[in-house]
Amino acid sequence: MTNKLIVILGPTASGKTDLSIKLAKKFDGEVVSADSRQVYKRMDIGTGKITKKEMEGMPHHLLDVTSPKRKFTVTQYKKLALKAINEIQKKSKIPFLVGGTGFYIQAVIDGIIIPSIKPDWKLRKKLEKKSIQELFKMLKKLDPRRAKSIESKNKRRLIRALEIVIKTKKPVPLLKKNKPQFEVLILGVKKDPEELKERIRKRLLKRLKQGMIAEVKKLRKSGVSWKRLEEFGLEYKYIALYLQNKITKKEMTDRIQKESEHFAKRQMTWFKRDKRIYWIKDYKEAIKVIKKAKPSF
RNA sequence: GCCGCGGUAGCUCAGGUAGUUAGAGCACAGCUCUGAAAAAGCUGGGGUGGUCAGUGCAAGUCUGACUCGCGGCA
Repeated sequence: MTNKLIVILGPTASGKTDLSIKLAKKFDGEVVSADSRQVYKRMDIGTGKITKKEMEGMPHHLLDVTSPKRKFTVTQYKKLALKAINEIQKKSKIPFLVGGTGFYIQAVIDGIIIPSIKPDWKLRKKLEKKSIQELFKMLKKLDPRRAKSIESKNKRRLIRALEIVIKTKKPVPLLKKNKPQFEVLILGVKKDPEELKERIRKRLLKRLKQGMIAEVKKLRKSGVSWKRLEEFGLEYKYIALYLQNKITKKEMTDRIQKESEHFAKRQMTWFKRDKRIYWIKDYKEAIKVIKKAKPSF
């Protein structure tokens, strides 16, 4: 039993999936997806989920674990991912944590401890009615420490903080992390911005050809609400708006392109802070880095 | 050729009766991240106001000429 773990992260359309297959094969590994949208069943084309064929026999975990009608959260992800990683390691194989959802990756590799108060949608709805200023005032009174660090204009975060304070009758605990439980190597796939945009463009065309719009139609038919589809963002959001005749087809593709570019930038902003990441361009560089940084792998 | 409308930030446009450092949305740049994270938010840089002249203490705002674009009539 080892505690080795290789993480492959990077912005959308950077080529993580391809790389992960090659590396998993080479190092006798299994893939654990770290993608907040690929956890949903029947969301395949729009999320760029790897196909059975593309897996080339390499086992994949944390794909299709829940219904798009249900809400899935980091905490659930963390639990399932840790379990999968553990099982892979038990077989003396190397788990490859692959994806672009920084928050999920952080939860797993740094073991951040998230307050164990589950979302109370009734309470949230009630708080939703209040103004941002009112909510901030409330938090300031109930938990001055959290009020100091929180973004005072972010309603969603304010409500979550209040949810914890109200239910536990205690301040939001300081962010804690578990002791590192993995010997981790983090690879970041980097592409220059122009190339990334081009990759997003090509990918979008390909997905449309593959029937991405029909996929969204099907989801709607199976009972996923428009609101929910819009919540998923990017392709799902703008295709849903198009199908409701709220935007034209051209607006739809333009928005998906732009929003994907923005998303990629946001992802990079998140990743940039983590100095443990080895930034690489391709498979060759990845191999070099692994040999040098973690010869034992 | 005549009539009308318009020319303000990279784009689309706001800017009663002329009066402090000209605004918004989008775009662009940077950032945040404690059970929604493809989510939810924050900060910032940008404009010789089509050109020239005139009237005012003061002109994006009024007047004239010119110029470019759009629509209509001939």
